This record gives sequence, C-alpha cells and structure tokens, in this order.
Amino acid sequence: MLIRKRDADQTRSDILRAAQQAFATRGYAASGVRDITATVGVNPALAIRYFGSKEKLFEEALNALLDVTMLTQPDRANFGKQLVEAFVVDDALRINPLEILVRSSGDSDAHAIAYRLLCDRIHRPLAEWFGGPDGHAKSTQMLTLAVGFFTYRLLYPLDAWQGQLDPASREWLEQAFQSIVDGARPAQS
Amino acid sequence: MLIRKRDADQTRSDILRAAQQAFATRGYAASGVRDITATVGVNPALAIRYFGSKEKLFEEALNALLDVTMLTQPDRANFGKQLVEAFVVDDALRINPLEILVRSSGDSDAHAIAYRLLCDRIHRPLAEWFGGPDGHAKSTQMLTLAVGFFTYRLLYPLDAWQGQLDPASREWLEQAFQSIVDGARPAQS
DNA sequence: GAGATAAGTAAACAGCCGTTTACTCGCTTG
DNA sequence: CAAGCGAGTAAACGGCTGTTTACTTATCTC
Repeated sequence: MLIRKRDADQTRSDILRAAQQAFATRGYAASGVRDITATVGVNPALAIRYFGSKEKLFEEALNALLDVTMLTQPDRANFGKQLVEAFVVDDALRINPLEILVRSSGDSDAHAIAYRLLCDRIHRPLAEWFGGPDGHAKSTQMLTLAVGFFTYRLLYPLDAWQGQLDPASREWLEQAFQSIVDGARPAQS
Repeated sequence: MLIRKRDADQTRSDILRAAQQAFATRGYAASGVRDITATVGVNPALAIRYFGSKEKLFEEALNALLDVTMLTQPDRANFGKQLVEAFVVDDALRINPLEILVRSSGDSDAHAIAYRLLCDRIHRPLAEWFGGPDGHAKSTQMLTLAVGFFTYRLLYPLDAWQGQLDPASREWLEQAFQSIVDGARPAQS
C-alpha cells in the first residue's frame, strides 16, 4: 500500500472520486462505505467525517457530475449528430451520471436525491434552453431518449449500441435527437 | 391477520406475486425476503423452501412477467399508435417487468439474471419477428425507446409522460416507434 | 379415530452494513 | 525542542440480511 501524505483536501476528493466510480458501476445500495474507502486506502470512518453520511456522499458525488451544458453545447443545426458523437466517442472516458441514476434507482433514499438533482440541474435548465410552451415536453423527450440509450447500453452491453455503433442504429438515434430540437411533428395530427 | 388455509400451491403463487410487486416497486436489493413473505402473512423460511433462494425467486418472478407478444401483437401499419396505447392505458393495471429490470440493475447477481432473461425472452424473439439483416438493430432500437420511456417515467413520475400524455409527446413517441418497424431511414445516408 | 405426511413456524446463525467512540500519531506552530 | 491540533485509525455498536435447523400443527388417509 502506498504511503499517503496527510492531506485532508486531497483525501476528501479521492474519496469523492472513488464514490463516483463505485456508484456508477455498482449503484448506491451495492457500494459500501468500506468498499469505497478501501480503494483509496483509507478508513471508512473518514468518509463519514468528511461527508456526514453515505447519503450526503452520494448527493455530492452525483451533483458534481451533473452538467446540462453536456446536452446544450451542440449547435442546433447538427444537434443530433454532435450529441451522438459526444456520447459515443467521449463517453468511455468520463463517469456518466446516468449510470449512477439508473443503477441507484432501487434504493428509495438514493432515488429521492437523484430525482431532485436531475430535475433541478438538468431537466429544468434543459426546458428553459429549448424555450417556448413545449420546452418542457421537449426536455422530457430528450431525456427519455438519452436515458433509454444509456440504460439499454449499460444494462445490455453486448448489444448493437456498444462500441462501434452500427450505421443504421446511429442514424436512427441521430435523427431521433434531431427531430426533438427541430420540433418536427408527424403529418398526421 | 386472515387465517390461511393450508395450500402449498396457493401460498407459493401468493409469494411469487408479492415478490413481483416488491421487486417492481423497490428493486431486488431493497426487497427483503421478510418483507415479501410478510405481505402474504407467511414465514420467510417458506419462500426459501419453495424457491431455493432469493435469487431463484427473483428469476422466476421476472421470467413469469416477460412476454414478447406484448410488443409484437400490434399490426405493423399502426404499430406505434397501438403500442403507445397499450403501454399508457393498460400499463397501470399489470406489473411491468421493465420496472423490475431497471430498479434491480444495482445488484450484480440480479442484473446477471435479468440480462440473460431479457436477451432470451425478449430481445432475440423480437429480432426474429422483425426479421432480415437489421432485425437485431431494430430490436435494439425498439427496446431502447421502451426502456427509455419506462425508465424515465418511473424514475421521474411528475413529468410529461405521466398520466395523460400530452399530445405532442405522444405523437413523438408513436412516430418514433413507427419509424422503427417501417425501417425508415433519414434521407441523409 | 390414529398415525403419517407435509405445511408452516420460531429462533438462531453467520455475515454484512452505516455509524460512533476512543484512540494513535504525524505534522505544524510556538 | 515541546506542545497541540487534526488527519487518520481500530474496534465495537446496533441493526439488518438470507438462510438453516428444529420444531409445531393442520390436514389427509387408512
């Protein structure tokens, strides 16, 4: 085991990072405080001291990963293409907050926290970014598709969404995203 | 407490039903054997005796709810419309297997079981129903949209998907489903 | 009605969990 | 160099979990 220099700030952020990783891969219920602190090489009591409780640790870990600009940075003309590109290509590198959301939805306390955070940090800002009377509906469609894509990909990783997206599925996904921002309605009213 | 007549078959199926309800509303990890058997008014040891273990109970409970004909019974011309109708209108009545899937994805054992069952009982039959070289991709798109819809609706129940679907979102969802079965490709190749 | 079969129970098991308490000891400041 | 603050630790607490063992008791058959 590596000798850790005594540095509270560093240790705190190490625990936070380890918690994000654990919550994303195993969910809230299956990630023990002992597991999380063990990967940092530190005593479980420290996590409680720094964050107050496992729940508070969860909230801070998730909150730090939520950023609506991830969804709003593409320009609207090539919205779908850029979004899929960003999700598929870049996504392997960073920890995805949606993984935490989905994998932690079994625990009611964790779910309540996640619900509040996603509404405040993602859903409402996204609805405002879309704007107009149907901004709220568009935001819901957008998140439905994103949640579906990520959930399905992480729950069933051997599938077509994984790795090299096959071109047909990729086009379908791009078009589905694009149709939301374009506000396209089918002819049949 | 009601007096239960001694009837092993009835008790077994009562436990199974209670387990489905519990797994769907609270997920695998948060549903204790004690909780499940308590709602039936029966001893926890009975569940183990009848099903072998909590994992086997989970597998049987989920398996009994999976039925690909739920997705394949609409005729292909009005596929999207009928599917959304079936999901939105009928769905409040029965226990939805996708709720179990999503809420149980935190536990690795439960996830492994769910993964195998969904592949065998839903994904592969659906791919065969679509047929052709891109049946597999269509099945993936289909399940992505369904998983996204249900996941988002059950994780964020105050939203537009809930109750009376607003017309714009409903049309968007119908069209998205329909475009899969039609095999529509965007003009841009 | 007596005995056998099996449905159901009570209680304990070992092993986890988040959290608390009391403690050690490294580093910084005088 | 000594004092003290605080980073970090060890160990235990109470409570929960799935499962097992030994037991009771209702029901059915002869």
